[in-house]
Amino acid sequence: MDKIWYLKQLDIFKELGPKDISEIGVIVDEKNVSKKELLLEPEDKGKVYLIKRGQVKLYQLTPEGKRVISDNLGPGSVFGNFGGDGQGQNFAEASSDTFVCIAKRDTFFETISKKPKVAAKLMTMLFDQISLDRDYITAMASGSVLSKLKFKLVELGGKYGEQKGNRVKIKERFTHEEIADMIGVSRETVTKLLGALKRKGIIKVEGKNIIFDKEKLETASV
DNA sequence: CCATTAACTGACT
DNA sequence: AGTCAGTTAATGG
Repeated sequence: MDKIWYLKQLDIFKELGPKDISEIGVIVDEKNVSKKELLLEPEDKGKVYLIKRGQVKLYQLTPEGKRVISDNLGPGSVFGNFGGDGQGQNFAEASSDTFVCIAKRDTFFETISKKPKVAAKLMTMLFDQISLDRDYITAMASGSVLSKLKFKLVELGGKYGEQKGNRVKIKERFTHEEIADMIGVSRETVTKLLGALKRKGIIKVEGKNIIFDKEKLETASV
């Protein structure tokens, strides 16, 4: 990733003993943030955030000032703004009440670099993330709004879903507005398209969960 | 055309 | 009171 650097589901820490963890845990700060509170701004450099509890949205601002959500991280995730010089507009906001630990980036890296295995693991994770991002860019750049939405639903299904064969159920709750911000379209368009997909029987909404057949969705039109 | 903006509405919390 | 989903009229590229 360009300016922002983060990891998901830190099984990376599984390779570390308690001693190392406490070393990394040279935590400079711990913080409770309530929903909607801003955790990280572009100017906020040199820190590593570790999510203990809650959810954090990462987002950027387009030149027009529109917000684009790039990720939604849960407990165990690490993120931070490791910028070069001034460019890039990366923010992090609590999606729910959240508890984070904050450590110094340098300390974190120093500890990591003494552990080749962990460093290798870290690289693997970063490369995986990069290739995911490439798929993502392709889908976002080339597709219609419908294909972006389908792509995002499948992605959300993979990340927050429960799968039985082709049947996918997104467990987490997302508002139309959030989905819209993830794929860079208006909320009304998401409402309309989801409505159309629902009417066609391609997706189903059960309470707060979206359910769909992966095959059917991927080949669906409206 | 297709999507966006803006505005309004009813439902829900 | 604030959030969310669903609609519509007007606008724009």
